[in-house]
Amino acid sequence: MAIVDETTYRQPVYDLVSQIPKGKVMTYGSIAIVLGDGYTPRTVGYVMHASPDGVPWQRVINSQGKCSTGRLTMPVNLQQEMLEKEGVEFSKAGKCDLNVCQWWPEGFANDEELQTRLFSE
DNA sequence: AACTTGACGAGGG
DNA sequence: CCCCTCGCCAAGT
Repeated sequence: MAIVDETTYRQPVYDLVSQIPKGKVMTYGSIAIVLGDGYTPRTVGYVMHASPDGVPWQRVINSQGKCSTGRLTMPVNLQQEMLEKEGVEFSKAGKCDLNVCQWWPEGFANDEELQTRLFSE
């Protein structure tokens, strides 16, 4: 039988991140928007730092289009390098164009009006 | 149970 | 472009 433990909160995050296609990325804030209800960029980040194997954590970056993982166990360059291998282009400043590489699940769009609507519901 | 921390985000200087 | 402040909420101490 399935062991439903305290990972209930984190599972939806890993599930969503696992759906991000190769060569695309999402921001912590976007994930919080999609999951809604109790999720914030802060907590999404907290969940991601403990992501298990199999989750493409490198496809999650901050809203500035930069990698923020340098603070813990790995050099920040590694994440960017992994994304570049997948086809994501970064500027010299280490930023990628979110208008090009950001991905949204079905039912969502990379559209300001939709995001505004989500917030106001 | 209270306090602190943190793969964040927006706004201001 | 860099730095700081505040809001956010789960987890760790």
